[in-house]
Amino acid sequence: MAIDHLDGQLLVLLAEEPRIGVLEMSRRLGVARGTVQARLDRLQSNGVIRGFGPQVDPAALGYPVTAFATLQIRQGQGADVRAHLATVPEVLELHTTTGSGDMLCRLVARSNADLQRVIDRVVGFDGIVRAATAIVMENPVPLRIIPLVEQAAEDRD
Amino acid sequence: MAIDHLDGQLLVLLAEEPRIGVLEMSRRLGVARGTVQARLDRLQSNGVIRGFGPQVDPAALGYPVTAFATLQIRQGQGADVRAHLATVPEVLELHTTTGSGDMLCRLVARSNADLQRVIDRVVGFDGIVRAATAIVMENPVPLRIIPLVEQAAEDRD
DNA sequence: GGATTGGCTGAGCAATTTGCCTAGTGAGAT
DNA sequence: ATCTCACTAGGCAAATTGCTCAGCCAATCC
Repeated sequence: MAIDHLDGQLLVLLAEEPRIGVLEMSRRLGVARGTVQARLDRLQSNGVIRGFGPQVDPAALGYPVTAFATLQIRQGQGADVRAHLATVPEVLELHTTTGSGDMLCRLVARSNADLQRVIDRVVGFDGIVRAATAIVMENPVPLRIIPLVEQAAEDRD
Repeated sequence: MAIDHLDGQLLVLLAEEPRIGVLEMSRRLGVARGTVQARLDRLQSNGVIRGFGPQVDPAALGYPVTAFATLQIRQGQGADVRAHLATVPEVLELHTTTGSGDMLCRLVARSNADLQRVIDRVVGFDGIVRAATAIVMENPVPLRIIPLVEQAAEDRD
C-alpha cells in the first residue's frame, strides 16, 4: 500500500505539471511507458490517487472570505446536522472531531458581511447548540501533499 | 471574473471525469471545440482553475489520522512559526485566523500514537504558546467545490 | 445608421499521443 | 530449478491535440 520512490516521482511530476501525458512522463523519469501506465493504474485503484479534479479557487469565484466554525451539536442530532450542512454550498468541508458532538467546518463567503448570512444559515438549525467562528486572514501553507508524498516514498525506499 | 453557466458545466464535467479530453467535452456540452479550449484557458488564467494536480489520499499513503490544531503564537513570532510549520511534512495546511497570534493547522499522522510525535514536533518551537488539538473522527463532507460552482454559475446566469 | 469588437462555429491539417498488443529479460520467491 | 512479477522495447491503428482560417452574430461605440 505504501509507495516507492518511482511512485513518489510520478506524483511529484503530476503535481508540478498536471496536464503532462503518460509518454512525456516516461521520458522524464527514464522508464518505459508501460511502466508509468501500470504505476498510475495501480495508484488509482489503490486509492492513493483519488482523482484529478480541477482545483477551483473559491476567491476567484467571488468567495474571498474563508472561515472555520467549531460547532457543538446536541446529542443524537449529529446525522441531522450533517445532512443540513451538506445542503449549504458555502460549507466546503465538514469533520466530526473528538469531543462528543463537536464538528469543525470550513466556510467561504462573498464578504465579511456575507459571512454573517452564511453563519446564520449554518447555525440556524435545531441541533446546533453553539458555534465559534475563526476567520482566516492568511494562508501561509495552502493545502499541500507533496512533502508528505516525499516522506512516504523515502520511508519505503 | 464570475463564471457563467457554460463555465459551470465545464467545471462540473471536469470534476466528474477529470481525464476527459477537450474534444469529448465539446461533444458532451454541444459546443465547438475551440470554445471549450478558450473557456478553459480563460478559467486558468483567471485563476478560477488553479490546476489539475492529483488528489492524493493521505490515508492511502499510511497517514489515516487527521487532526486540527489551534495554535496560539507569541507576538512577533508569526513569521518564524510559519517557516517552522512549513518544514513539517505532516502539516497539510496552515491558516492564520482572527484573534491576534492565532493559527489553525491541519495535521496527519500514521496513528494516534504517531500524532503525539507530530504534535510535539509542531509545538516544539519557541514561538508557540499553547496548542489545542481536535482529532477528526469522521469526514461527512469531504472537501468539495461543485455546489459552490453551481451557485456561482446560477448567480451569474 | 454604420462600424467595430468579441465570442462562437465548423472545418482542416500535421504531429503527437493513446490504447493495446507482443516478446524478451532480470530478480526474487517457492 | 522453476515460476511469477515487474519492467523494457517495439509496433500499429485510431484518436486527440494544437493551430489556423473564414464566416456569423450580437452587443457596443462613434
